[in-house]
Amino acid sequence: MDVKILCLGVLSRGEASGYEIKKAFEEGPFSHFHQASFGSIYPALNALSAKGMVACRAQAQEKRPDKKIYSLTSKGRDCFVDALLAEPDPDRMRSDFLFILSFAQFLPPSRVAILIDQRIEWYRQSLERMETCAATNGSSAGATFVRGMGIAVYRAAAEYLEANRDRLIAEVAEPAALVAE
Amino acid sequence: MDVKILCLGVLSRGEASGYEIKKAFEEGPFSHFHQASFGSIYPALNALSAKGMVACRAQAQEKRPDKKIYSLTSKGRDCFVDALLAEPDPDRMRSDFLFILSFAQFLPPSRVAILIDQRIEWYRQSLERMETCAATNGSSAGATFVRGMGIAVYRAAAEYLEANRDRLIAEVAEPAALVAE
DNA sequence: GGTTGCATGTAAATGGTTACATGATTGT
DNA sequence: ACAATCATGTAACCATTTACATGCAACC
Repeated sequence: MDVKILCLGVLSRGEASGYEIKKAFEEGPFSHFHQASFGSIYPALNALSAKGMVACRAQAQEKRPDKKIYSLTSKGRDCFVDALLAEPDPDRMRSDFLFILSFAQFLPPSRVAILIDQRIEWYRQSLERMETCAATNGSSAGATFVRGMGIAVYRAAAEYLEANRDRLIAEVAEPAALVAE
Repeated sequence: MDVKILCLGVLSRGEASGYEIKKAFEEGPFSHFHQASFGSIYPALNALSAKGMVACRAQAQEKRPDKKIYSLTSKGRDCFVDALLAEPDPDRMRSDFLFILSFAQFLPPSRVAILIDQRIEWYRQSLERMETCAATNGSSAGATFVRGMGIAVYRAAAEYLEANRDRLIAEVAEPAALVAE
């Protein structure tokens, strides 16, 4: 599942410029499970355009480059649905946070505290934004389902960190106590 | 945080061959949040060896290539701890599963059911392995903490999918019903 | 006066995967 | 007979990120 398909997905929700597609991966609903930069989006849109998957209309703007607004063609929609029917690649996550915490015994306890507190704060902020969006926005059934799953998972993660934070810090601070008793 | 640091992390838990390091990323505790292939591990070990971060000892084997067993040097350990103290890169997840499900309305309901059921099964199997490991294994405080977080998150995900599966399938099957009422 | 946001695009560098090469052993 | 496990390593290929190039407007 490459950037071209991701772009088709964003465009299936309505026409957009390359800049706006980028924002969908940066702040929007996809930001939590896919990402794409300008360097991959602009070439992808050109390729899709060449293949007739998207139509492009230039909107003139004062003192800014013309905004190129892309929209799905019917061919593009067919191709997108085909891609959705393919077997999904397995999820892949890379988390320096979890890797580092696996070795908490090599870190000063204060550092462990900071890492966990920052992460809890990040989850809290993400949850707030997602819950606001859930209350406000009339999204598709699929998008609502996925957002709900994200909320459930982030909430579990934040609660786990809050519940176990102090215990880990104590264990890292006093490794001898556990061995002795 | 590149493959070299990941290798140092595996080696901090005890000496290992390239092949065994690969297994740690395939099946072991890191498999859920980092991955690395032979094509990246073997060159990384050679580079680490050249820099004096790891020591290599060849173990002769009958009718197999010599096993090269690597172990951390004190320089390697220092370098690893330094890397752990650096600011972690933000987590990045890529999930075709969630992307596809965001567009559930484009899929036949039976396909949505299969995707969700497969995923529930995957979580159940992962949870079983992780819980067995938690009961059996005497790990470090950090590793135990991270494993516990994984269990909490996967359990929340599986429960969400079970609780909301039928509703999503119904909504995808009867989109008109929601608009009408 | 410096940063952020808008707006597009290219080229180089990165970092990694996939496939290949080799080969014996064990299980189905 | 065929696949999988053990065991190392290289090279070609890939997708994507990063940095660069350009430039105005608004905000602090």
